[in-house]
Amino acid sequence: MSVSDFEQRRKRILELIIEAYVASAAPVGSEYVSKKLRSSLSPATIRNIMVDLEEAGLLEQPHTSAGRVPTDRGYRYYVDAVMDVHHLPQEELRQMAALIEPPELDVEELLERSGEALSQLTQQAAFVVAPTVKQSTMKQVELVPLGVRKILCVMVANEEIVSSSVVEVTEPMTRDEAAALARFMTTELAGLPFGGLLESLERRMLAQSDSFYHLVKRSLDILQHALSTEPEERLLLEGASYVIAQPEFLRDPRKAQELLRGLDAEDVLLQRLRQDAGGEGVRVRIGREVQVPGLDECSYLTASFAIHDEAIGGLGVLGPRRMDYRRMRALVEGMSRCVTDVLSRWERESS
Amino acid sequence: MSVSDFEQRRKRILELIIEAYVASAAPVGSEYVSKKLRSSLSPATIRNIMVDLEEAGLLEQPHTSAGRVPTDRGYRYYVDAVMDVHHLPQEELRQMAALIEPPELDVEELLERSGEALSQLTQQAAFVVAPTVKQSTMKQVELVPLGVRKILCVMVANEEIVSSSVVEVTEPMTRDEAAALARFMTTELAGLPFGGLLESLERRMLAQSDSFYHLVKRSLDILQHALSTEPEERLLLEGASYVIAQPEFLRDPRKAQELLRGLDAEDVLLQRLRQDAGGEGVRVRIGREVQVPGLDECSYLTASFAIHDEAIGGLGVLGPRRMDYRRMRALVEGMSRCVTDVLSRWERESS
DNA sequence: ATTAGCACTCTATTTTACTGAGTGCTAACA
DNA sequence: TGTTAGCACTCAGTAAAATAGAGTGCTAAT
Repeated sequence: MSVSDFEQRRKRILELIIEAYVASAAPVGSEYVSKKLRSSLSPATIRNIMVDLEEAGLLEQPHTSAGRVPTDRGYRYYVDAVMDVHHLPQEELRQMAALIEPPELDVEELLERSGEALSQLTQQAAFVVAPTVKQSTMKQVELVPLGVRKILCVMVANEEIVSSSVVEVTEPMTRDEAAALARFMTTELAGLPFGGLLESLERRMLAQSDSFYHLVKRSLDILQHALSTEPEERLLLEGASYVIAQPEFLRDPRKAQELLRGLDAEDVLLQRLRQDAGGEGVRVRIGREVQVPGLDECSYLTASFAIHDEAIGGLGVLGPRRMDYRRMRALVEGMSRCVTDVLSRWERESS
Repeated sequence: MSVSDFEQRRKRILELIIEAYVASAAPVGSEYVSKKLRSSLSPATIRNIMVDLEEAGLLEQPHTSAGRVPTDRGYRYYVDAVMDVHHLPQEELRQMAALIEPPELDVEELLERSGEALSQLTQQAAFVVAPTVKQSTMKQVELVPLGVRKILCVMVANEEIVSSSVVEVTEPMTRDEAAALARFMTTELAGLPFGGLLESLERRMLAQSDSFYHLVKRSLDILQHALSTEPEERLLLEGASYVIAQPEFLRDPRKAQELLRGLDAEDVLLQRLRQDAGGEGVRVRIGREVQVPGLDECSYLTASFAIHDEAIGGLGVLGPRRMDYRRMRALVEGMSRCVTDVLSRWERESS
């Protein structure tokens, strides 16, 4: 028997064990696997292979006389090298898009709906890392005087992402002054990424004491406040109850509590998710790879959604390590496609 | 012994039982109560009174040979007629205000921080029913053309509450047209409650086919879309893990799951909370009174916060029925005061 | 009206025994 | 050399039985 055949067989058996364990939440024994293979191999042989897989760190035994359970590394190997990639058929994608598209052009609601739908479809917790202007590029500024010394600063990143915040200024400003200043800011700053806005203005202020000094100073004042109010990113989280309902958590209330703690600390979770939510395709984090306190018994999958081929946010699914990665992958990928499609359709229709 | 003395004694004993149960989460026996009363009454006497209280529906026994546990009605009676009302001292209120006041004038963040602080202080779940323009009165409209047929519609309710949404219009609009229309809308609609805005415009359109017909029609178009995008209210929820950590839920994972389900269905919860979050003072809902599926083993307290003496939102605490209502009442009241104070201080400072 | 005394009830805990799934190992086999 | 039957062994999970003890309700005395 060739080495490749040998490897094939190990993969097949790992696959069977993982799929059975995902379905049943109970350790998987050699007899079950043997039967599934239509008796092409006896339980004893399976056991030998299982020992191999265990030594390779892909499986483990909860106790001496139990079946096997996948380890983090086992799942990882399964995800990377064993499971076949499944894509949702066009038809389902269309249904999904219809499900999540809100009656009005409203990114916020589109994302909320995506989260809800994803959570429903996967029966897991779903999350959306929603974009804010800060990741994006400045396009336009508007200033609206509200009270005596309050102005509303509206910053437009693109047609879909708008930020508005109330800023208090030291000296009152007339409507016309505000309009002029806004025009100045727009011409000066349009095209620049939000990240470098303040630095750019500061540099300008130092460099030349020109006739615009006053305008630059005022712009800087306002932007500083407006940007400090703006969050980096927002996290929408939906369907934690699905995860709690999984047997691993029902059996052990402490784990349930830990899970909730982890999800409650949104900042930490968000911090971690943004690292993965940017790139191409679907990323998978398994168990300890998650690296978030309280969530080390969980896994998540992320994918990004984009406008103009540029990723502006991410979405995904979070659940127990024991999840159907194949299906989850397909659904997360599908949903990210859907959101991207709807966004770009909006873009197209309105131009 | 007078009837009043009799009643006093019953109250005292109910109080002791509830307070002991709140602290220990275990049924309370007659001996414990007797000891707490410095042996002014023997356990046997206490038992007689306990039978009374049980017949009155204020206590119940988990089983024949256990101590007593308060019923919903028992807690209700305690809250309404037994416990003394406690107010936070000025000093603590000041500390609280310092804790929640964000570095920038930003209602959103003020409310988020209030929720977090309240959750921390009470070690329960905390919620904030955040205001949106829809509850309020129109003050000003601005229209900013974005794309070809997209305009940003900014509606100001007061200096703190601003709504902005992207609206798609059928015919393109120049900057000047937009400015004119916004001016028209502001003069026409300022002072009207958002609720009646559309009706008011519709009436006007029917009544007179004046020279403004076109402007009215355009206003209506835009407002319809802008308002439909705007949510009625938003719910911030913080610290669910504190509640899950309570022994009643740790002991029984099913109850934990039910709880999570209830909290996950934000719409239902929000719907219920807004009913209570408007009025004066602190409201308490206990157990089945909560009337939200999945949360019938919980209680919540709400209070409102206001600008210009008008309630614009609510906040409160949600936890197991077995909670320290006295302390919770004081903290919820204090937090609502704090938020109201900070808001009105902002108002004052900027005028 | 209050209380001491006591039998009684019922949960929770511990103990013990038992079952059975699944393993690892050995020896035989192809 | 890979595969397999056979078998002793391990160990979680369950059930049954015994025990402890907290707390009650009732009665009769004060």
